[in-house]
Amino acid sequence: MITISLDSPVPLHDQLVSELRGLIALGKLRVGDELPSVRQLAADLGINLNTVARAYRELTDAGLLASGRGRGTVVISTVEKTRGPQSESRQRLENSLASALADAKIAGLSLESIQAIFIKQAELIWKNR
Amino acid sequence: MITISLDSPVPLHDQLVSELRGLIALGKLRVGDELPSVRQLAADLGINLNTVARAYRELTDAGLLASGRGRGTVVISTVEKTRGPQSESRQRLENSLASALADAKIAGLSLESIQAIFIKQAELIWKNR
DNA sequence: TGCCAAAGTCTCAAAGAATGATACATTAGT
DNA sequence: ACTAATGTATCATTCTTTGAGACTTTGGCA
Repeated sequence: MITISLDSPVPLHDQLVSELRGLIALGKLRVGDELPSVRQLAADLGINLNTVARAYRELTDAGLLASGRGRGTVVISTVEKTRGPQSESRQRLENSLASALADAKIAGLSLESIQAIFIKQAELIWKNR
Repeated sequence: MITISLDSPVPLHDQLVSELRGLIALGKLRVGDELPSVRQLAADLGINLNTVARAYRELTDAGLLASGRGRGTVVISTVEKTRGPQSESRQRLENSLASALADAKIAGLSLESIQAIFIKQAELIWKNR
């Protein structure tokens, strides 16, 4: 269900955070769902337990998960605790979209194919439930 | 013209590469344009010359720039030397879009506002020339 | 022609981040 | 009560990034 790449330049815990946010956004993880234990997921992925723990903690700080010793980790929200004015979220989205689009254009993709990919991904995320 | 953030988690040279790709995609940097020297740009941004040199080298490897001792650095292409089958570019775009959209949804943005931002950014990049 | 200033490149050191190994603390169940 | 399973904390190690400085090449100009 979760895949990470050991030779990516992006840190493992960041990859994990992205994957988990993706699963939440897609509705594959719902409020109340239990996540695998840090040891279990670390073993599955072949990485260290601390790396998983760090990802869980970051999402806990964001208000999406709740963790407790002996109790495990659970999804408690699908909407992030706001970390500033909403314009910041907009700004970050503009930046990541601008960066992704610049990469795509330089890679030689046409505007049409890029729009198609955008629509596909947006539907995947907003369709469910 | 170029701005970077010292307290961002993303490395300075990566920020620089993104900024420069953005300028190329936007048409603000055209084939034949000279870039500032590594010392000049480093001084402007208040960072080390090696960091700028690394960004230039990465874009040189990608086929967008050409550098030479004593000669400076020039834009030689606006389309990247392909680093694999085109499906890889598609795949990377899908991933970054999926990640950006997941973040946006979790941040509480509506689908409509996200579409608006996408269209705005896409027009900025594809409008010119 | 020779020199020099300016350009990119290279080498090495320092600082910081990511990852791992291991021990600790808490909970729930038996 | 005990135990197994959970998240947490601490410390060491490795890797990446960033910086400081020397080296090399180029082009212009006296």
